[in-house]
Amino acid sequence: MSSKPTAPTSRMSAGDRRQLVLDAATRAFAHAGYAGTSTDAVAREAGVSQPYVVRIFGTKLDLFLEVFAHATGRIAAAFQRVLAEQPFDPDDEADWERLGTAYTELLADRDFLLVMMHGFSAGGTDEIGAAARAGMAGIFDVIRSTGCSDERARDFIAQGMLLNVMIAMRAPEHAGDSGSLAALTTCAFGESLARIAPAVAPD
Amino acid sequence: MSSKPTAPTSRMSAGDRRQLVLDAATRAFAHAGYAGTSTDAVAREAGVSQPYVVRIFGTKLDLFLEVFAHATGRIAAAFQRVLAEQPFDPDDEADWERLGTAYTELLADRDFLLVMMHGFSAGGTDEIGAAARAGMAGIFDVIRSTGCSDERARDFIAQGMLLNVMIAMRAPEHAGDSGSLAALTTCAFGESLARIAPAVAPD
DNA sequence: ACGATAAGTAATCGAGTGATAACCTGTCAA
DNA sequence: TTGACAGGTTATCACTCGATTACTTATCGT
Repeated sequence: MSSKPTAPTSRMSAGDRRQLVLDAATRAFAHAGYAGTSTDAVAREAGVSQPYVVRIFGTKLDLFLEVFAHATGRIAAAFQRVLAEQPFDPDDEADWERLGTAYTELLADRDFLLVMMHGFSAGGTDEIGAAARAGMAGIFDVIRSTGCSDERARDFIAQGMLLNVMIAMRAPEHAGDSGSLAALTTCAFGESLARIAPAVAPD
Repeated sequence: MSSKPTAPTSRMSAGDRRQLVLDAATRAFAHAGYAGTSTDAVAREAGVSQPYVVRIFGTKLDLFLEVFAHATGRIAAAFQRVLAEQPFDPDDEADWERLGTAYTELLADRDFLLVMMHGFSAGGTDEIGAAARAGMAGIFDVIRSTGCSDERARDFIAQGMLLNVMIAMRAPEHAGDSGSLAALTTCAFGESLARIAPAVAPD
């Protein structure tokens, strides 16, 4: 949880402030999930008062849904960007490697992945569950738009889910604690592990 | 959340009552996670008073840790049982199929999977994170004990994580809502989808 | 200059929350 | 039969939560 970047807290346009609170909420929810994060924690992270957070977004649930949709949207957009950059051949392993790298690059912003993960887990709450299914379906569709088989897309997403889980349980930071955890970590993250090291070190 | 099976709530030995509360806690935590579940909700599910739940387990956190450890233990044990039943050849796809089926059979007890999932997501809480890493490492070790490569074990676990996520977001119940979600669901669960249908229908 | 609108806060509320303390009561050994 | 311990509950506390209300003040068009 980084410290709030707003030192003087001057007046701000509604749109700017909204975005600032949204970013703060992403950090806060990433840390402790929907149920585990208070609107006051979001407010403190954003450097505003708690009632103001509620007023901007109406409800804690509405705020989370917006944060979650933004997170999954970013994942899908990152994939789409890679696919647009150059032609993608679903039978070329190197192309899949590129796509996987796009995902691990998002690991630098662990918060988006963590928010996504928390949204998935909180699927027991109806509205969050609906958002989660929509987000997952959207990502699946982006992958499938390469023309690959459903199974191939499924496998790719499954690897992503494992990465999410590993990140959520802070495996990279604690890989040294257990030999088998270290093996799984290096094996899951591959060469990307070094890249996320800076995001991993202090916490 | 099934209704409590204890109608008359007669006296019971400490051990029996403890187990009963533990089972109730599994159902409760499966539904809303660690932060989202109150000790009172557990108590109501178990048919006892809230202070008694606290007294048996000391702390809500201690209770969750025990529930979580039990859940991951069951997963690992289920795999181990399959491996012990008959010799396992890591190069034989049919054997992996058997192992995968062992996992989807656990889907009938969605609660264990959901608890595991929630524990992973709650890794931000230090003690839960440590338990989550230990649980994951344990499962990884069981898979690796087949003599397969780390990559093969990783892929197998990744598929499991996808199933967890799909279950958590109630994808099987809502597969009809979206074509791509249906595709991903049938593709992820395969023929096991029919088997979990009974556990899926009413909720 | 000024007044209206928009940005933001302080105060507060009612409903949970996890935990503690004090108390009650079946059951069983002697 | 009785008394003591184990299995349980009721009452309550200090606190946190999301949300509402009413208030303040910066900013900007005229």
